[in-house]
Amino acid sequence: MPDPLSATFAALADPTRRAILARLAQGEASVGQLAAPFSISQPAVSKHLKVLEQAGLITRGRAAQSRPCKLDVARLRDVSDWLETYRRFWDESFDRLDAYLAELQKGDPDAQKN
Amino acid sequence: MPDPLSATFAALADPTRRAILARLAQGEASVGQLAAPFSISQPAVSKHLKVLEQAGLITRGRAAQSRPCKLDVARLRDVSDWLETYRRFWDESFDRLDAYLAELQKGDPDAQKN
DNA sequence: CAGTTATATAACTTATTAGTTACATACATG
DNA sequence: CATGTATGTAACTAATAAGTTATATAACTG
Repeated sequence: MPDPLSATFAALADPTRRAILARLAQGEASVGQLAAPFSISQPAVSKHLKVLEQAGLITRGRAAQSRPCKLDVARLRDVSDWLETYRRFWDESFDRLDAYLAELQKGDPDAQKN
Repeated sequence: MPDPLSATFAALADPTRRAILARLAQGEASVGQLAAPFSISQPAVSKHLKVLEQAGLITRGRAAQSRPCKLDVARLRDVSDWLETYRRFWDESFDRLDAYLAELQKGDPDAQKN
C-alpha cells in the first residue's frame, strides 16, 4: 500500500480515469453513465472506479441497483498543496498572490470587498 | 507512449522520484548527489532519473564525467493547469482570487504595486 | 596509458496493471 | 417468483515497472 499521494498520482496517470473525474466534476453519475463514452468493457470501468475509490478520489453511494459515484476533491487538494513548493518556479505573480493571500488570511476587509 | 500528462502523473507516483524533484528544487545536482539519500542502488536511481527525463520533468547537462540534473517545471505547470478545473471545489477564495487575477491581467496598476 | 570515478545499460526477477470473458450478486418489476 | 438491468468479482493474459547484479562507457588523474 503506497502512501496516499503516490496512490493519487498513480490513479491520475490514466486518461480514462481523468475523463471519469472530469465527468464527475459535473455531478454524480452511475457506473453505466460513466462507462458510456468509452469503448472498453464494463468490468474495465468498474476496475478504474475501484482504483479511483481506493485512491480516495471518489466515493460511492447506493440508489436502487445503481451505485452512484461522486467526486471527492480532498486528494486533489493534496496534489495542489504538493505543487505549491514548485509554483514559484513558473508563477510570475506568485509573490503578489502570496501577499494577497496573506492579506486575506489576516482578514483585511479591503481585500475581501468582492 | 502515453500522453504527456499521463506520463507526468506516472512519474510523480513514486516517492523516490518526488524526493528527487524536491532536491532539484534547490538547484542542480549530480546523479551521485541525488542518489546519496536513498538506500537503493545507483542503477535504480539512474532509472528513476530516466523516467523523470522522459516525462519532461528534468533535463540533463554534461560537466566532465558528471551529468547534472535540472528541474524543468513546465510539466508541473501542466499539472497545475489540469487541477484548475477542480480548484473551485475546495478553494473558498477561488472567486476572489479569480477576480484578482483578472485585475492583474488587465494590468491594473494598483494591483501590481508590489 | 593505467587506474579511478561517475554514470548508463543489459539481463534478469518479481510484482503490478489494464484489459479481456465468464459468472455472480442484487435489486426491480411484470 | 421469474426475469431484466446494473454492477461487481474471478480467472486469465500481456505489458510495464521497480528493483537487483554485472558490465560497459566516458572522462579525469597520476
